[in-house]
Amino acid sequence: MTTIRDVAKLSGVSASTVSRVLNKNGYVNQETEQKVKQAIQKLQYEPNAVARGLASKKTGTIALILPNITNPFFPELARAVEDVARSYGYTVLFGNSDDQGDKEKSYIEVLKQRYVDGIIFSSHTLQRDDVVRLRSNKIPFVVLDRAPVGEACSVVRSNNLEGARMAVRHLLDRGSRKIAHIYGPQEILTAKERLRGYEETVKDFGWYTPTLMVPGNFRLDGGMSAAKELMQRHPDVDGIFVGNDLMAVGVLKTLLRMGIKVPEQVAVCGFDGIHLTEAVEPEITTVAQPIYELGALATKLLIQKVNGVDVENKVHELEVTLIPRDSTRKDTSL
Amino acid sequence: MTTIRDVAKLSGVSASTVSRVLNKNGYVNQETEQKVKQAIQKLQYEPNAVARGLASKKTGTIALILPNITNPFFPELARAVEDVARSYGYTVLFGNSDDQGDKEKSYIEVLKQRYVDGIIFSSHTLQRDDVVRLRSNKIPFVVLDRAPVGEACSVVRSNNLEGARMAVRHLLDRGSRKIAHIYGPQEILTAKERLRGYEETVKDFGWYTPTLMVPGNFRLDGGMSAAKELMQRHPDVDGIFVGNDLMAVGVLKTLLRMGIKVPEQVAVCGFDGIHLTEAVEPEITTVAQPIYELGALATKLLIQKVNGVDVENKVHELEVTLIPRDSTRKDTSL
DNA sequence: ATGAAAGCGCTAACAC
DNA sequence: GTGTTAGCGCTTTCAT
Repeated sequence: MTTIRDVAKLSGVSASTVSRVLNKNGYVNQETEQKVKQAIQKLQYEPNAVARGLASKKTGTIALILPNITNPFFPELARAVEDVARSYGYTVLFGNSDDQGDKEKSYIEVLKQRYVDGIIFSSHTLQRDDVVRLRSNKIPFVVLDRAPVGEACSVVRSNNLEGARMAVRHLLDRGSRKIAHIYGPQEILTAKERLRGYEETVKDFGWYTPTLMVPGNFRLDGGMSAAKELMQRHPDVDGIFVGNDLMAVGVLKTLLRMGIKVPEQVAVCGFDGIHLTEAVEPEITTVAQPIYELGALATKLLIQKVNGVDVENKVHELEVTLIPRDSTRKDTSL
Repeated sequence: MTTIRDVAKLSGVSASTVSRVLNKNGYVNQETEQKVKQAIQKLQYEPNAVARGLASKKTGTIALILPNITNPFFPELARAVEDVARSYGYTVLFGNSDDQGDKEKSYIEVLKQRYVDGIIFSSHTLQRDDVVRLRSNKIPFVVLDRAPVGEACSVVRSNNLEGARMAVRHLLDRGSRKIAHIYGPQEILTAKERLRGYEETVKDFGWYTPTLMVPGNFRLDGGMSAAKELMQRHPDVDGIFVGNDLMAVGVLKTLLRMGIKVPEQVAVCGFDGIHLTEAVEPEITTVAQPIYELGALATKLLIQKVNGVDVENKVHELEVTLIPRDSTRKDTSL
C-alpha cells in the first residue's frame, strides 16, 4: 500500500504539503504542487478513506435508510440520491429498515460508529429519541415524508393532500359516481394525507359512506386483498383511488381476475408514478411524485448541512402531477 | 464521544485490556472482564469502527455491486445478502453499477480506500483487470452469475441452461407448437445460457427458424418492444419463452394491448421468479431461481474468505424450479 | 493476565 | 509556503 509519506518522500516535501494539494486547502507553490501531483501519478497513490475519516471525522459517506426496498418507488429514489451524492463526491450506504424501528436504530448506531457524514431517512419509523440522539451526536440528517411529531427537521415530501384531491376529481371528471379509497398504513403520514384528501373531496356526495375506505399495506398483496374486500362490500363501486401504485397494480390484477373490466366497470388511479404502472394492461393512471427531484433535493440539503451550511429546518413540499392513462379512460361507448 | 480510554480509566485497567474484552481475544481475568463490561455499560460505550478499521484493516463491511437496482430481482437478492451479512455482524454497502464498467471500477476504488472486507459482484461488467486488481489488493470477492473469462473465482449462479430447457418443454407440454424466445444482452452469461437452452431444445422442430429469437434488454421496455417486433414477424407464434421476468411482464402487456389473448393464443413463460409475475393478470409462469439462496450462499462464501478460510474457487450452481401459472395454462376449450 | 508503546494513514494547528 | 508535531481511537506486539 502506498501512503502519503511515500508520495512526500518521492516529491521531496512533507506529508502535510501532500495533504494540502490533496485537499486543495492551504497555500502551496505551483511548482511544488506539480511535483507532488507527478509523484501521486507515478505511485498511483489513492488516499486512504479510513485514515482520513479517523483524522478528520469526515468520511465522504452519506447513508440512505429505506423502509422497503421491494417497492420500486424506493429504488427509483435511491438512484436519484446516489446520482447527486456521487456528483458531489460522496458515497452512499444503503440500509433497509423493513419498517422496523429497531433495525433502524441499529443502523443509526452502525453509521455513527463509521462516521457517516449524514443520513437521509425515508423511513417512517424514525422516532423522536432517534432524532434526539442524532442531534446530540451532531449527525446531520434529512427526512423524507415526515419528521417525528414535535421535531423541527428538514423534511422533503410531495403534496400528498393535493395529489389525492386531484386523483378523486379526475375520477369524478371521467364519470365515476361511487369512488372508493384503499389507504396505506396510517402511521405513515403520506398514507394519512392521501386518505384525508380523498375524504375531504367526497364527504359531501350522497353516495359517500365510510366503508368505502379500505385499509391496505402499501404492498402488492395488500392491494389485492383490499380490492377483493371492497368489491364484495360495494359491488357498485365504479372508481378506486389507491393509496400507492404498488397496491394499484395489485388492485388491477384482482379486479381483472374477478372479471371486472377496467376502466369500463371500475376506474383505477394510483399514486407515486413508478414505472410499473406503465407495464400492466391497462396502464394505470397515477398521481406522479417527482421521485428524482425528491431524492435530489434531500441529498442536496443534506450535503449542505454536512458542509456546515445553516439549512433552515422546514418542510419542502414538491408538487405532483396527474398522469391520465387507460385505467381511467372515459367510457366512450356511452 | 466516549473512547476506549474512558472505559479503561473508569474500570482501572489499560486500553489494551478493554480491547481484549471487546474482541474476546487474549487472556483476561473474569473479574477484570466484569469490571470492564460494567464500565462499558455505564458509559454506553460503542467502539469506533473507523479507528478500528484503521488499526486492524478490517471494517466489518462488505459491499454488494448490483447492475440495475430497478429490476426487482436485485432488491430481492440484496435483501438476502443483507440478512445473512447482518447475522454475521457485517454491514452491507450497496452500489449500483448501472451496467457500466467504469462506474463499477470507481466503486472498487472507493471500496478499497474504505477497507471494505469483501465484495459481491452481481454485475456482469466485471473485467479481468478488475479481478487482477482485487487479487493484488487481497480483497476477497465472490461473483454472482459469472467470472471474467479465464479467471478462477468463486461463482454462485443458477442452472440457467436447464431452466431454459424446462421452460421450453413446459410450453411444448401445454400445447404450444411454435415457440419464440426473447433473449437478454449476450454479454450476460445468464442471458446466453438461457438462449442456448432454448435453441438446443427447439432446433430440430420443423417450425424452428432463427428469426424466432428476438433480442431484448432485460428491462420492461425491452420486453414490450421485442414482443411487438416478434408478433409482427411471426403472427402465428403461440408460445414465448422470455429471458427474464421483467421482460415477460412487458411482453404480456404488449400482447394484451395488441388484443392477443394469453394464454389462449400465446402462452408466456418468464425466468427469475420475482414476485411481480404474480401481480399481473394472468399470472406469469416462470422458472424461479432460488434468489434468497443465491444471495445467502454468496454472502457465506465471502465471509469465509474474509475470515481467511481457503474457499475453493468453483462454480456453485443452484437448481431452478418451474412455477406453472395461468399464462401457460392449457386451453381447456379444445 | 495485564500494561506500555508503537503505529495504522491521514489531518490540522502551529511554528518557521 | 512548508515542515514539525501531535493526535484521531483503536489494535497489537512485546515485556513484565
